[in-house]
Amino acid sequence: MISRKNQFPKASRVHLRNDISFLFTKGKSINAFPVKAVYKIEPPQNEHWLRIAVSVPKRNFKKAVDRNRIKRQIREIYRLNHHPYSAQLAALQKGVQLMFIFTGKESPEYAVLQSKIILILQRLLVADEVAVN
RNA sequence: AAAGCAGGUCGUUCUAUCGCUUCUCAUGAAAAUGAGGGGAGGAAAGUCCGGACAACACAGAGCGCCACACUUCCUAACGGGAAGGCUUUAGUUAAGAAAUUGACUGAAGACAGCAAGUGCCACAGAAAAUGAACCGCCCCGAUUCGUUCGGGGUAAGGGUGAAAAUGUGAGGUAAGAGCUCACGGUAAUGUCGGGUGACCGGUGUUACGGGUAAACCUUGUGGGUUGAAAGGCCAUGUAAACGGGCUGUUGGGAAACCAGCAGACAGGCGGCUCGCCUGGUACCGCGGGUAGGCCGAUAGAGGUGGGCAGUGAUGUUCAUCCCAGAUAAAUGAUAGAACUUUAAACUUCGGUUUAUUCCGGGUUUAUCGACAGAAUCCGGCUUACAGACCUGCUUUUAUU
RNA sequence: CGGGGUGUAGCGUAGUCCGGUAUCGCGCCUGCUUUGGGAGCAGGAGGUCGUCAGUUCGAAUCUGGCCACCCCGA
Repeated sequence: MISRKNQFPKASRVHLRNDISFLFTKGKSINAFPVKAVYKIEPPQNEHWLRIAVSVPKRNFKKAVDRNRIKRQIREIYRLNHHPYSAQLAALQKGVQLMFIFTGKESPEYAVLQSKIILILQRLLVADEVAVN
């Protein structure tokens, strides 16, 4: 099984331009400062139940080094913690596109960021089950 | 040894676990899995210059516009670099009555032309450039005669200003003045010698005309425009592009037809003019762009180490190496060591002192590790940067 | 990745081309007026002209380097 290992290949990322603009225009959002998430339900893409993207606005972080660092941290936290949630989505046979947007203005602590990402994933599942009804 | 200045090099390392990306090989129908190799910088940054590359006529003319500006050299090219020249300037010193000139050690220079034309130079001042008369000085005349007024001469002195009409000394004069002379300064020009050249040295003649060209401008040189979102290809499905077809005319032909040329005006075309190229409508055939994928796109004005040429930038030659290629965008996360910075405590360590006084070493604990992330690729420039090391010069201290 | 623009008093602006005095409105302060406030009238304060250099006698203005902000092109 792919999901038993902590892998994060390109197929489980949102990378098409149209998908991303569609997320911004039609997606629903979950807010957990300093991270905001935009998501959309989609048909499952062969065993990649959750597909994500990460964004850090240039307006708040002028230096590319800082932006890259935050994006790497978010991806790392997602890689290590997403399994229980994607397993539940697999049980429901539902696919989800998800985009994390960092809205804070200062570089975050790793532990704080981790708790917020997990919170968003938990809330996503609840909202997703509502959407099923 | 310490401090300062200039130049150069480096700019954390290792281990474990879990990941990302790319290449090669193996297995596999494929998805994928396994093994092995590679994976940010000196500035990758700012986007300030110059090229390569691509399309448009593989790019044309003139004007306009823009950039550059001592010389020679380097280079693919440059607004970059090297060597040199000149000017300005700081300090020391020598000559001279002085102006000024020379020598040594540094520093700076967007360094063609204001002696081609035009413009501008506030306030102050008489006057800011067609050569100037406020005070003062001198001469003449008048007079109310120890005064005042008028006419004229005068740029030596005063005062103003950022800047006042070539500086110093002497002669000369009613008083003065390059009016004359001597020595200087600057500029133009002739000539001799040196240098590839900028320029330098000698010598003759003439002139003395303030500053400003990062004011308009003049002279010389260079620049076609647009940028990888350039440009090319693929699959899906289709245009105003392309071909046939239109009109006029010329040639051949009896004709059908064949071949050539042209078409008002419009468009390509960008600031203008010329020039070049393309085009009637309908219809038929053939066939776009966008979103997606691939190429462009990673072996190069390449790196490393020597030899040779050159004062140097650099060139040349030999050996050797292959060293990122992502695309909502990889190069990371966690833990533990080491190294490094700073501080504190301890120390039966070494030297030193009146003194656990100071210096050095060792151990432990805490702490610091900068600036910053490739996006077509190179050469520069500019800016940011904790700290470490090397070389040269200067100063101070110690020793011999 | 490429291109363009702006920065002047607490706020919004003029002046920049063609160098010499920094302007206007709102706001602020003081006084008058009013029983008091508002409005009105009179007077006043407040400026590293984003920043660092250069050219010039003199720079908001000209030239160059940085900084910040905004906009455009798929």
